[in-house]
Amino acid sequence: MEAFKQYLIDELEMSAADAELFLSGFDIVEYKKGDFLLQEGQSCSKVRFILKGCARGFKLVDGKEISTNFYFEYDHTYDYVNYLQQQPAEISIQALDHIQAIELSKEAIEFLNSEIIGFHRMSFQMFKMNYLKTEKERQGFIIRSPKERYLDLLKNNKQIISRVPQHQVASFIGISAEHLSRIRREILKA
Amino acid sequence: MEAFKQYLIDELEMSAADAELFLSGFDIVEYKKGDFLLQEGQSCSKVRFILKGCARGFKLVDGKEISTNFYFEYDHTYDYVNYLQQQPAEISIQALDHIQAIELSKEAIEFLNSEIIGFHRMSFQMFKMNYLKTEKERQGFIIRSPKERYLDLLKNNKQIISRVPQHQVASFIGISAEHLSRIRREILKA
DNA sequence: CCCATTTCTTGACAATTATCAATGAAATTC
DNA sequence: GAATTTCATTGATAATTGTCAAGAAATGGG
Repeated sequence: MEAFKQYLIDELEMSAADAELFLSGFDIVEYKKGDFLLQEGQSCSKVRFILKGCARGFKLVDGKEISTNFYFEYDHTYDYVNYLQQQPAEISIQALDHIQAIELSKEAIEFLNSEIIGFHRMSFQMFKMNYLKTEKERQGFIIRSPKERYLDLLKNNKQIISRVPQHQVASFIGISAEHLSRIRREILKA
Repeated sequence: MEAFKQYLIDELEMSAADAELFLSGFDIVEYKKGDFLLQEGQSCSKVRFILKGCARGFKLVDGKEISTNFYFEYDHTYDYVNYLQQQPAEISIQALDHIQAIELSKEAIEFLNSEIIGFHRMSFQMFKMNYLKTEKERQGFIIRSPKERYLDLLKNNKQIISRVPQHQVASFIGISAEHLSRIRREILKA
């Protein structure tokens, strides 16, 4: 919790007082490995900040689970796309680990928005960081080969590789599990 | 100009007065087809709203130009990624048409931010729309086949297909020009 | 500690997609 | 409107990547 507060102050540029206010009064919820934080088709009315653990967002396509997102400490785990549009979620989010998280309802968010001067700024900041990440990844699909995308994760997103099962990483970068395995062999040999 | 004002009011939820204020006092700049609005490596200090015409963002990869973005009326043409981070642009932006645009310096933006109550809200709104589009496209690379990505453009982004040379569309969806040509043939036959 | 399950790797083969080269069509420029 | 240049299509071939099936390795639960 203390570490999360520091994150709010350092990365999201909140004041110490605001961060304090933000954290007071929220319950910590827990999820066991395998639990769903959100199911495809549900409407997504809660925002959760992960304090400990990680999760994956995925979608069922032709009977296969395809990972579209991963969430780690301090990330917020919801289907942004549909939360923002208030439509049923297009992805499911499932705990990969035991997860500790802070849970905020939409109402709580609105409340914070009006009570905490810096809150809107924080949302924007968070949003900006997400946007940059997403745009870079999108461009990665256009510009880079699968192998290069994997090497990029290795360099800039080590967490994903060390904490997520490999076949899920594979779908995240848009290739089959077998192909990723071969890419890894190639890298090791070189 | 009038149409752009209406866009600000309807889509970006500005008040009529704010939209008026926003539009007053900005020069319209023009670019000829082929002109660069931004060059890879430059720092990106201006935001431009296109009033008329369209542009493409691209990157040189192994001597080939790969299109990463397209911009049409009311879009803002800059390299978000690097504008937000204040780093040299990673893409070039070139006029595909004759372009009329409104040009805002970073200072002008800051000024508007402080003077116009609704401006920050507008930025956020614009940002949100961009984010949603980007995230959907990113997921498209994970979930959809090239053919499906093309059909998706056809359905939801007709402008790109009707106003942009086909080989540039091809790189945008991550495939070669020849392959796109074959996909089109397939679709026509079916 | 063992069993069951999940995850990772490998091989053989098939499907997809890229590349190269050539041609014709369309658009631009002078 | 002739000449250039850009753009789109096509075929042949090669490279990349996916699929299916099997087995090995790792992991987790009782």
